[in-house]
Amino acid sequence: MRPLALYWAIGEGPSAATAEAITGLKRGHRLLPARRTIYREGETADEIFTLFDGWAFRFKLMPDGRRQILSFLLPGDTISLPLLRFDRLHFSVQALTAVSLCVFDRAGLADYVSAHPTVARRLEVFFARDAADADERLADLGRRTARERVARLALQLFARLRRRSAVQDSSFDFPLRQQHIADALGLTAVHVSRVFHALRGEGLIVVERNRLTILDPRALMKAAAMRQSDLDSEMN
Amino acid sequence: MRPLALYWAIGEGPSAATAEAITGLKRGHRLLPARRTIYREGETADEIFTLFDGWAFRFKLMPDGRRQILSFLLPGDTISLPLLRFDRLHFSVQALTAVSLCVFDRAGLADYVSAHPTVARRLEVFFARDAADADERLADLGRRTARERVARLALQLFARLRRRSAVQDSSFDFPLRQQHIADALGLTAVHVSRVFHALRGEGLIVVERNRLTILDPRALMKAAAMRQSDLDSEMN
DNA sequence: CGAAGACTTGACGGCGGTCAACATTGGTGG
DNA sequence: CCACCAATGTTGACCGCCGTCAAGTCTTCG
Repeated sequence: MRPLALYWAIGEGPSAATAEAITGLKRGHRLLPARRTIYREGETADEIFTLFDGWAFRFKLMPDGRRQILSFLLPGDTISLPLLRFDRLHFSVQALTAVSLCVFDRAGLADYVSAHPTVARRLEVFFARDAADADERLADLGRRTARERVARLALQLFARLRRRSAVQDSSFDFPLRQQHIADALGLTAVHVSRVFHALRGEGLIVVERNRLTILDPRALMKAAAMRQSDLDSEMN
Repeated sequence: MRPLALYWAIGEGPSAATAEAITGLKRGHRLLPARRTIYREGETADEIFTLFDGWAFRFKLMPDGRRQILSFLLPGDTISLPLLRFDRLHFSVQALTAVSLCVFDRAGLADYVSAHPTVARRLEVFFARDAADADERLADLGRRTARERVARLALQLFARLRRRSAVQDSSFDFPLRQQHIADALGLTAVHVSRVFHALRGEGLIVVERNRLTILDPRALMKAAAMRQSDLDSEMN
């Protein structure tokens, strides 16, 4: 179920006609190496990207250098879709691994959406879901311990990758450095290391050679204070 | 500039026709006392509310009782607009003061929006802005100190209330209890008390008798690590 | 006026941050 | 293919911001 271009944002079952039309709007692919900045906060752009392959992340930088990672982007995720409605975005995006992007013409996509109310409505739902996701994370950062946050991140990535068939035997490629995890969860890299050490010591998860393995899903979900239904609602 | 009903969400300058049509969709007003639950997470509802007068807040409750306040709602804000697109919301809403709500028929509003692409597009922008706001707060909770968070909250409320002409002489009605501030900022009420004590000692702000006064805006913005442009972009 | 809620203040503790040294990994070029 | 160097991760010592607990004061409002 490798997602083609915008399907993820447009929703589950676009009609064949819609799919074809959107593919037609695609200007092409673009390959970028790891660590490359894909979009810089405040920039204008006449292209809109989606992530075809590889990992990336959205983040905000503060003047003094502090960084907050807002979300991790996986294959099929949109990267700069809000550019459809705004001239500038309030976050930056960076490639985590080497990535392949789908490139769309901003104006062309906007025209297409304007002309197709069904698609526009899906966009609306998409943005609303984005806000709901952010609210979920707010509760994580405001009211959860470091241990819960790390456990939850692992389970959320697991769930999202599983939908992309990128999980084998409860393990998956994991290109995040501990600094990324720290910046996403409001911690320091040193403390992330300690939490992983503890989780590993209890036999819950292992990270080695850029691969994360969930050894004891049941116990991990308990550490994350998550129920199955919480996991299932990780739709994206 | 008391906002009528949905104008806030629909945007700055709806046409007279639009305004009239939306007013026509309003089923009526509803008065609720302080502390009353307006919407409970996961409920279905055939009514959609906006806040006409008073303060409220959106929040999530965790099974063990921890609470995260997602945002404070001021007159003119929408309360449960995402119900247009979802059957259930992922947060609850509670009145902070006595409130007056505008009540809309969910299906009627949905029909109207479907029939008016211009309005639909404004909704889309509205949801996207919501997500951007949440991202902003993520950076607050993840990467700012308690002092910065409190200073920012004061300034953000100041800016939002000023647009509603609810500020006189740098002071405004302030019905929040310290527990609310704590639950919004990921702190404890005790620590919020200490931060206020410090800020007052430095002559930055005073809170007394349900009124907050900004004594030294310049210094407060410095404590908040905010620039004027940051404040201005508090659009809502 | 009484009671419940809200705020303040102090003592103490712990989660997580800081600093630093060292180990390990991985990328790069010779 | 190996050697080197930079990036990343680990570990320990120590610290401080903020949480917890509790007692006491102040507000608010019936």
